[in-house]
This record gives sequence, C-alpha cells and structure tokens, in this order.
Amino acid sequence: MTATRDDVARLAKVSSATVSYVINDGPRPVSDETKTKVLEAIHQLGYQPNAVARNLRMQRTFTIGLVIPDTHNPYFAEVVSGIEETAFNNGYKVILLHSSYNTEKEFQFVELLRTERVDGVIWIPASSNVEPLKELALSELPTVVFDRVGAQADLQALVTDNYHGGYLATRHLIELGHKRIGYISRPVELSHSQGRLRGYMDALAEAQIPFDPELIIKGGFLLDDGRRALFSLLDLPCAPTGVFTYNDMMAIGVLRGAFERGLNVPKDLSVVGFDDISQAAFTCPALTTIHLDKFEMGRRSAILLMALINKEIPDPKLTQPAEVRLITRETTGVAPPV
Amino acid sequence: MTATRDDVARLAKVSSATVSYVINDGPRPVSDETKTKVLEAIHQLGYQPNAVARNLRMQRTFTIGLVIPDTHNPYFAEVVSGIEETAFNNGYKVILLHSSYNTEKEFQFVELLRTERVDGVIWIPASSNVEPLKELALSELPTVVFDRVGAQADLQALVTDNYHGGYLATRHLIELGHKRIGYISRPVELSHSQGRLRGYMDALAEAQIPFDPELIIKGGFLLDDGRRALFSLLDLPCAPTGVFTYNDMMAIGVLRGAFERGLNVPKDLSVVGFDDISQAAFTCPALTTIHLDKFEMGRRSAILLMALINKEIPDPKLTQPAEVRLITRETTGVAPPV
DNA sequence: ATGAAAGCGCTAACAG
DNA sequence: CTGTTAGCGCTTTCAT
Repeated sequence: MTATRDDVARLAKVSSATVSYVINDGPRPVSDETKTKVLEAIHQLGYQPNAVARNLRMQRTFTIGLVIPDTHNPYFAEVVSGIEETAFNNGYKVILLHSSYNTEKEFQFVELLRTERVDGVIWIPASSNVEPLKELALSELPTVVFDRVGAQADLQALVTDNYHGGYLATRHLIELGHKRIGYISRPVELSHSQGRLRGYMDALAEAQIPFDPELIIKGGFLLDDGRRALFSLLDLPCAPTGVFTYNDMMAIGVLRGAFERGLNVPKDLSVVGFDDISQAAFTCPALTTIHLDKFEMGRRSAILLMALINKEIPDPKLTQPAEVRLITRETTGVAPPV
Repeated sequence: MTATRDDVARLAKVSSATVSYVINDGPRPVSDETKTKVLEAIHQLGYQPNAVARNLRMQRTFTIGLVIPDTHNPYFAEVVSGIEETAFNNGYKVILLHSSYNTEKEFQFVELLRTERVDGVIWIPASSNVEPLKELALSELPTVVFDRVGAQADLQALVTDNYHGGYLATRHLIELGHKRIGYISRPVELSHSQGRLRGYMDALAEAQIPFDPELIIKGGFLLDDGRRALFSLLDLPCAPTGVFTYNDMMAIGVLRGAFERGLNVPKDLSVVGFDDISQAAFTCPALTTIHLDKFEMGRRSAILLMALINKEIPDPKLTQPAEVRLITRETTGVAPPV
C-alpha cells in the first residue's frame, strides 16, 4: 500500500536507520552521497513518514487538545485561531473538542485526551463547575486554563484584565462628563464580572463620584438582557446618562432599548461595553468598546502550554492579565443598520 | 509511568490478549469472572488505553482532518461545530487546520494530513485555486470538499442551493411589489455567485420582469462594498426599489448606505441577503435573509465522509444542494443598533 | 475460554 | 559514516 521506511531503505540500498537520519536531519550525520540516494528513493516511492509510528516510539504526539464550549461564539473562534496558528507554526497539531457548555462532555473529553496521549491541553471551561478540570489535573497533563476558573483547580491560567477594562470603560464615561453611570453585569458571580465591577468602582472613587448600588443591574448576557436592564436603569428616580455593559451583545440591547425610549445615543446616553462578541460590535459604529485581543490571547496560551510541555520556565508575562484597550469608533454620523 | 496493558494483564494474572477482549468487548468472549478481575486491575492502575499504539496496529486513526480558511468567520465556525460534534459522536476526532486563505499553507496541510494518516479529510478551500486539492486527491484519502470547487478536483462535494436562494430572495422582493430589483454580487465568478444570479434571473423571468444588466453590481463582500454598490444602483436613471445582496455584510452596508441617502428601509427600499455572516444579520431585525443551516451542512459533510471512509454508499441526499430558506424577521418597529 | 507471539513503522542505542 | 536490532503498546492469528 503506502511505502514504509524499509521500502525506502531497500530501494536506496541503505539501512532504515540511515533513512531516519536523513529525514530528521540528525541526530547522526549522513554523507551527501547517501543522502541524495535516500532522497531520490523517497521521492520515487512518494514516501510519507508515518506520524503514528513515530508518536508511539517517541512517546509524544505533538498534539494539543483544545476544549472549548462552542466554536460558534466569535469570542472563542478567535481564540481558537490564535491557538491553532501558533501551535501549527511550532509543529503541533490541535485536536478540537467542543463541549456545548456540557459538563458531561467535558468529563468524556478528559478521558479522550488521556487515551490520545496529547502532549498538553488548553481548556476553556464550559461553566464554573471545576470537577472535570480536577479530573484532568489528576492526569498530570500539562494544562492551560483559559480564563475563569483555572486557579481553583490549581492549574496555569490565562485571564483578561477585567479590572482594567472596567476601569477604562468607566473613566471614559466620566471623562465624557457623566456622573450617573450604570453597570449592567452578568447574573452569576463570575470572576470576570467581579473584576469589571471593581474597575468600575475604582474609577468612580478616583473621580470622587459616590457609588450607588442601584446602578448595578444584574443582567444576563444576551441582547434582550441588555435592553431590559436599561429599562430598569431608566426607571430609576435618578437615571444614569452613561452605561457600561458586561459585553457587547448587551450593549447593543441597550442601544435598541434607548431607541425605543426615544433616546439618542450618544447624545442622551453614552454606552461602553466589552467586545466579547466582536462581530456584533462591528456593525455598530456608535458603540465604544473595551477590546481584548482574543487572537493574541490564543497565541499566548499556546506559547504558555508549549513551555509547560517542554518543562521550560514560561515567560511570567504570559500569565499576567492580558491587556485591554478602549476603542472609540469613528462616529461619522453614519447610521445604524436597521 | 503510565500503566500499559501488560501491567494490567500481570496484575489480573491473565494474558494481555484477554485484557484487549475485555476493553474492546470482543472479538472473543471473556468469562464474567475474568472480566471482573481485569476491570478491577484496570481501575486499580488507573489504566487508559494508548490510542497511538492502537492506531498503529489498526492502520486507522479515527481522526479526520478539517481544513478551513478561517475559524474567525462565523460561517465556517458553525460548519466546524456541526462537523466536530458529528465526528465525535461517531468516535472520530477532528484535527483542525486553518489556512488563513493561504494556498501555500494548504499545500503544507496536504502533507501533514498524509503523514498523520488521518482517515479522511473535509476541505473548505481557501480560494478557487484547486492545486492543493489535486495534490490531496493523489493521496487517495477519502475527501469531502465543502462548497465551491470540489467538482473540479473530482472529489465528493457539498454545495448549498445557491440557485434556489437567489430565486427565493428575488421572488420575495417581487411579491412585495418591486419591479426594479438589483443584485449586488461578488467580484469573482465563483459558482456561488453564479448560482444566485441564475436564481435571480429565473425569478424575474417567471414574473415576466425584463432582465436589466445594469442592475447587477459586482460588489465585494464587505460591509462597505455593499454600501458603495447601493450608491451605484441609486445613481441609475431608474433606480431599483429592492436589492438582493450576495451576503449579509453587504446587506448591512446597503442598510447603512440607504440611511445616508435618507431612505427608509423597508419602506423606500427592501433588502434581502444571504446570511453568510449570521451574527451580523442577527443585530438587524429589518433585514430579510436567505438562511442556510451551516451546522447541518457540517453534520452532513461529516456523515458523507464517514460513509466514504467505510466504503459505504452514501445517501444520495447528502450530495444534493443543501436547502435554503427565506427568513423574515419580526420588524417590531424596534430600532437599529446605532 | 485463554495464552503466546508476530508485527504495525518508527527511533536510537549498540556495534561495527 | 553506516548497519542491526530492540522495543514503543496495541490487535489478532495461531495454538492450546
């Protein structure tokens, strides 16, 4: 069927070891003459090395397992890009597994990853349930946890600078002159939301604006959650004129809600949101966003993992919170998609 | 280090073959008593079978290679979901490779896929350059080409029903009473665009509306391409009142352009676009879209590939164009994100 | 119902 | 500089 290394050796009239040395360019030197013969034979047979055999022998697969909740979400999709590209450029393949936010599947993946003998794992948790992660930690596979709950399972974790994002968003609104600023958060007490909230509070404190708990609305994360949260805010006796939202879907909900109430954005109401779902923000030039470079985050987590795999000491910068920045789009006076 | 099957066999005081039969539940029967002993030993050692060794022995990897241009694009992201989930549920893993629309990388992937001994490949081409695909075809790996250029390389291909989509979009506009209907297409003569154009023309013919080549604008595929294409259309002596766009990004560009020209959508101008980039359409309730179920397309391509791998005769339905449908969103009078 | 052993294709230690 | 060979951990045929 497919040619093996022995076929090549036979045709080139050398030993199979020599063929190895040619292909791997080492660890032993090969005379140019022999090398040419071997290369010729390889070409003639259309020989392709068998990675499976190689992996078995080497006790290494040059594969990393990537567990994500959902490819469909643009946030994760970009992260995946960054990971896959970096891995590939460093000679690793990526096995993609998506949990569909399902803990049961996560448990299955731990087993799969173990039998597949992947060299390492990048794990984006489906929920705050860390049980599957603990199970994974038992296997002693090098693991990087992306965001959220890594610390709880005692694993290397990558996080975004939620605190600074919350701070930047709020300071921006303050600089625009707002005194009453709402924060539409997530329902669950994720570390994400907490960090963003702390940033919000510190920015207020810095500007000596008193903190009013009424201005914190526990939203959801979808468009309509934002819309309804805005209505709650507007119904307050002293409604806010600026709003910071946990993510961009809710920010868009806020924009829509504002329109329904006859408010002009950004004249009557300023809105800033994290751009978790980037495509959505992209269609809304009037929206100011807190941007985190997900591709870069993916790149970093891959680099961190590869260091772990090779038992190198990772650059400490890699585990610091990834920086965020505020992006104000040119509001050309151009209008909304309807 | 990690326990092997021999360790299990030794501990259970059976042969390693017996352990195999227990694990694989065949092909030879094992007495309940022995089975229990083996299971016990497995548990005790925390044994996990080594898939690499298994793959080598079986000459099969239960892995499919998935080559896509770009994870970032929501269109592909959904397809990937469908493929990955279906593959996993059938015992296959997916190796993800993204070409970043780069033909050079595609060539590299062909080699990688061969040395990895994947059982099959699902390939979404980066461009209309079929050379990498021809190279892949040489390897005789079971392959499904997603959309576009498959036929040219003589491979199984999956396509969307572009024709019917174009027809549905145009008929919808006709039913709304429009007589002058523009089509904003792609620049390159992809089969996609061609099919959609034919559907457009046939719908016009059916309604006995004369075809006017001036109403066909060769756009790009981005938001601003749609915006500018609309301006070209509006500048015609007899401007259209309905527009069909190749994709939803351009449709959104049209909406924005319409706003700039003071046109009210859908009162003064009706717009229908393919929803290739679903997230974008989602934020625009006034937009009517031609929907294709990308998750389902992914599912189908995986099923088709698995049939190919097992040398079964695939369900002929799988290779028929995937159906599309027209989706009119509730236009609640609710407004645009700004 | 079970054991022994060959061999999948590769790497690298050992022996010239 | 090159050849020989022992495994890596598994499946499965051939014995028993």
